[in-house]
Amino acid sequence: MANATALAPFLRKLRSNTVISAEGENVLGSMLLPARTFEPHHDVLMEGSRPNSAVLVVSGWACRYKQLANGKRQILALLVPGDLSEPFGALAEHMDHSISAITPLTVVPVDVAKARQIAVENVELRQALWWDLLGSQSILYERILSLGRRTALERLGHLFCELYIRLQRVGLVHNQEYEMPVSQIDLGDLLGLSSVHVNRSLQELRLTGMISLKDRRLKIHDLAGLMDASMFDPSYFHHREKVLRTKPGSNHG
Amino acid sequence: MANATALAPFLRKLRSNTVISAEGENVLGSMLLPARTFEPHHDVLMEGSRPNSAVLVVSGWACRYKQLANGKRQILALLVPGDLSEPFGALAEHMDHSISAITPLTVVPVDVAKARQIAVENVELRQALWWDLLGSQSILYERILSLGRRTALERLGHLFCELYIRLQRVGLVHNQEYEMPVSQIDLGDLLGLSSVHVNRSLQELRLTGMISLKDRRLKIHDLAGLMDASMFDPSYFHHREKVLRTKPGSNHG
DNA sequence: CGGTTGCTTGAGATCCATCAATAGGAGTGG
DNA sequence: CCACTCCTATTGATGGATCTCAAGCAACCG
Repeated sequence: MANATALAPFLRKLRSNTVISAEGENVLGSMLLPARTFEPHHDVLMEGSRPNSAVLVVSGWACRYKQLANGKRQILALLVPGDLSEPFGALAEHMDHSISAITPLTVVPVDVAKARQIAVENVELRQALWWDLLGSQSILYERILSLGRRTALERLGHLFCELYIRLQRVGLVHNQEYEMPVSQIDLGDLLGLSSVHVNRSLQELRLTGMISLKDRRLKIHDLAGLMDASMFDPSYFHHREKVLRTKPGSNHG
Repeated sequence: MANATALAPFLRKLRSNTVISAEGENVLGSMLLPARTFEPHHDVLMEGSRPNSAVLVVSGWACRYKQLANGKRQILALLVPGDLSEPFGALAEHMDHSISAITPLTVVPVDVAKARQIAVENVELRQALWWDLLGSQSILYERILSLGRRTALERLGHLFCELYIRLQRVGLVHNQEYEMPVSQIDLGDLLGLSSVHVNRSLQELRLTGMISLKDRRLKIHDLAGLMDASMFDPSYFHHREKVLRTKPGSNHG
């Protein structure tokens, strides 16, 4: 896979907030290694292993997860196209969590030495990478807030709003609709629920008319209403300009 | 307050894993601004505000928190002496959460321009700061795991183990005992529980004999047992050497 | 076609929240 | 020193959100 296509979603995300020059684009391209692919449920990186490269998601979805001794699993974060696992090449000696593929997945490993060098030498890129890192940290904070204080229904609604924004800025939302290839089991592991309860909550959410979800495709009919119901405040993405395009006059309350 | 004392716990934490030269110590000192103090329940930084400096906790405890529209509050992270809110001076334009004092608190604001400069120019400190940042991220991951998949009892036990390690490396654990000045209400907001249930779970935990908690002072009688019961694995702190000193022969299982 | 995976539904159990009331300590002002 | 308030810890009773167990069904696949 050519560097240009591998970099496309990542660049698109960065450019949703910052200007990246053509030179910066080339510099970023120079840290990319040959692409790799993974099947669903296969690990990209395993907890305890010594990683030697970060990964940039090119296509497909992945997740970070941890597992308890009693077998319970918790997904820590979703990785969608354009997400870079370690923006500054800052790797611990041992992974403290695993990364695995949710869908068929293409990633580009990133030369961490190069990534570190870039962060030191290039002001433009350093700032863009910090914005990216701050964004993923904010998402972690919101996940904590959801797990601790939101109901099942609110957690689902909030997640769908979050993904709406994240996917829109890499061009994966069309007509208020996007691919949502996460199984109900994985949704449970992400939101701290059982898959049974995810199932029932999804039905309830569909009944409100705010969303449709069928064949792993999600359509949001009333974004403003969904944001309201799940107490979603998009400001945590730290976008300078409005990425969000809310239909005026949508009914909610 | 002199820079030397202000820096002491932070340096002690960094040195629990890395060598920091005398010169590095001076460089770190150069980013410190005059100390400020806060009373319990008062905000150090408020969500939505434009921060102009990071803060380093010198004495007392603080927390990051978010609040939902319906009034529910979630503590995202505890900040104890030696914790630096933004190790690289990477501040968003607006705070996406608040920071407030739990106890009487002394913090030293950090000149973010200096912090950024240090991170670019000084290899030794850059690496130490990355280790620190990775550590706080790991703690976030564990918090997510607790909130999503651990029971109330396990969450409490895990928290006490985590604090044991964090406080030990800044010298605040003596004789298996440390100050735990977090009210049961705040423990609830931290662990995603009601304060009533925190109260009952604490009683249950005391009944096991593994801990005592009285007058905001926690004593751990059986660290190995507590780690076991709460599925605590200290490797997520990424320490090169064992910070942990477990009494051999303690009974658990 | 048998096996696997994911979705759906029902019934019952459990963990935890909520509501409500009491009590103690710390601070404040008279 | 007392009255008052505020905050926190504690306890009881009740209800609810969510889990677990169990079963059936559809889709996919070698």
